[in-house]
Amino acid sequence: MLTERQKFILTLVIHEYTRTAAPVGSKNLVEQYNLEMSPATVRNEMAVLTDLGYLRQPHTSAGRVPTEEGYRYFVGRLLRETELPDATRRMISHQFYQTRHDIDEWMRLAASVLAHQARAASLVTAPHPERARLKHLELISTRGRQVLMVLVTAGGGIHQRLLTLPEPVQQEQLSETAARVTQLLQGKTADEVTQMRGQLHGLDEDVVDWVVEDMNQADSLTSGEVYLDGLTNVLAEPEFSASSEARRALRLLEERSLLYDLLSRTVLNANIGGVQVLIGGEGAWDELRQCSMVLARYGAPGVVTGTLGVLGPIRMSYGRAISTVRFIASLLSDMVAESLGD
Amino acid sequence: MLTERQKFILTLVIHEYTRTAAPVGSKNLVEQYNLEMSPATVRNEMAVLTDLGYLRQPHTSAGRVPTEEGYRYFVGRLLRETELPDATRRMISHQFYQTRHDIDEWMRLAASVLAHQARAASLVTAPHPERARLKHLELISTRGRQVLMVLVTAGGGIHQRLLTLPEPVQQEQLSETAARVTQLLQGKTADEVTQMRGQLHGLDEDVVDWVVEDMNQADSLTSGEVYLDGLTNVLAEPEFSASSEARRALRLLEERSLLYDLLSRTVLNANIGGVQVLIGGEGAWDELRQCSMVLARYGAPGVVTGTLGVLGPIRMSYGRAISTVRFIASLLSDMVAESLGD
DNA sequence: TTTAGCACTCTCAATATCAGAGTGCTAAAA
DNA sequence: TTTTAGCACTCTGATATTGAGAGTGCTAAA
Repeated sequence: MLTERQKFILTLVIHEYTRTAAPVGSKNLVEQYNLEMSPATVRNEMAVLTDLGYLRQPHTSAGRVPTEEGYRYFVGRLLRETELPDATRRMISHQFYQTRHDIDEWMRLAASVLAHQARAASLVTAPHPERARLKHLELISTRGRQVLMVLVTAGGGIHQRLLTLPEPVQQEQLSETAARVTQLLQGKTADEVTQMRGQLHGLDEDVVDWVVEDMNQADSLTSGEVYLDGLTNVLAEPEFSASSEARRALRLLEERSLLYDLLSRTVLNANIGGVQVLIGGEGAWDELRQCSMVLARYGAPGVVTGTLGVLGPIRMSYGRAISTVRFIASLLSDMVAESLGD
Repeated sequence: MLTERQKFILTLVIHEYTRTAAPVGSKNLVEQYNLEMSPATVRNEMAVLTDLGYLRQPHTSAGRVPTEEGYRYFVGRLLRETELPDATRRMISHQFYQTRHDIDEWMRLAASVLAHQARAASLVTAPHPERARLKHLELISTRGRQVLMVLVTAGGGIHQRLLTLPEPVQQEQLSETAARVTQLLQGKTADEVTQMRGQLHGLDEDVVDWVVEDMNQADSLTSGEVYLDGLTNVLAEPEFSASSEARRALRLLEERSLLYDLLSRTVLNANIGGVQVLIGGEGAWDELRQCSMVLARYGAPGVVTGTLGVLGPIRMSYGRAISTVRFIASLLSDMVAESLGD
């Protein structure tokens, strides 16, 4: 158990290190923050914190740097959660409500705001149904045997696909089929639809097959866009000027399969509203050894959910990141809820 | 006018420099390529090329580095266009034809293949109608007064938007309205639609207004996604290890407004099938001073077109980049043509 | 016209030096 | 018992020095 003063000093060291990215020494700390104690006292406390594994010295006779353990303690126990300033929140909300009601646009905006506010790279995944349920189906003749199938799922997801029919079909007949199938399958999941095949035949049957295929695809986690922004923010950080570390981290964001793996293993079991903090890859992701992520889910629990978060250097400002992520997540949840109808 | 030998040496210098990223000296060149002449001869020729502005010396008594002018000469006159190996082309085609017929998926795949083949960052913009023409309109009730409007334009573009009506309307009535409006406006551009307002009233009128708004948005160049890939490829290049240069270049790709400006000023007046090469920003784009881009348009001329290309260091392999860009552009053109019906 | 020879230049890596910042310990002060 | 002043010691990072290596341009011979 740390004394109050030790907690205080740990906080200060972390704060100072986030600011300067350089090991922080006792004398410096006392001067910077006008502490009421001598550097020697600070040194003693620092020695204790070092023994406990919360700080470490890059070399004998250098200042102290927070360890990952130190950050975890800080984030878990010392960081008092703050909210974004009222003005900022209003400004951000305003931007969202000004946007056309277009999911795509929301995602982009969310990524952009996250990146700016947290001054880090940001990622946002589109809201994703727990199990896609059909809301509406449309078949649109393009030319000859080509047909564009547009599938709307509950929650507002849209999936399109170009089909080639065995023989040309009039638009009118296509519309009828679409209407019939919509009627029949509305509100059903892919699995439920699969069970009620056999009662169908001809064009309808083929269409239903395609619908199932599309909905299964929609169900798979790896579908859908990931919106990134602010990648250059993380490149600007001094610890990434060596660039090879930066590459590894950015590759994680670029390589969708890696990213999905990460998201599915961490954030999927989190609650809506809860913010998860991943410090230094938590030993599991080598690419993130130099990075931290702050992640949250948003959406309507059990219906559609998405993930969003930021990625920055370990010495990122967790306070700012967490409050931003939390706010944007709740904002997006509201937007989604509203678009579902309320 | 250069002698054949000078052209040959320029080519070799460029080749060697792309390979090693270090200034290339006469002796080294002779050894590497088993030239039938002495280093002194090569030195003399290099001196001529330097006088002509095609090579330069970073410092007295260092090897030679190609200037931008040198690259331009090379790309314009010396580079004999090659095609990707047959096997590679078949493999890539195969990947495309295996994909669901989903524009989104194609774009992603194109970006990915470009990045891999050219070993550079890639960008692909979705095909964009010269002037969007309405193909189909759908109105889908979500709940209460919320209505999802789905608008399909000729060329397969899909735009969605969430509307709030003044009062609840039944799905049935919405479908009727949608069908009516589709009937009326099919094949029309936003401008043409605007001219025929006044003949309408009630819900129809509102819907038409929204359609016009959406189609105008679709017309504006800045709409639509830009697909990026392989950003980490360019970070891996030694000239960007200093990272601040890399940041500037990547910012161009991230900041959509900058990117659109670039694309609109360069590639929009290019022909389909033509590949444009931008070397060192051509003096106009400061962010690209250290970079080159190889760009092309694809699509059906006069109907829908998109842009794609790669971004790499100035010393990228232009041969590989150009042949890849050309191939993918023609492939995407085929895909688009096919999806338009043929 | 080409090439061998040579003096000269410039970079880059390795090495040495040194001020500055920080530490831990001890002993005195509170 | 806790805090602090003092001090010897350590390590880094900036700066300067040096020397090998690579490359050049020029001249004169082939």
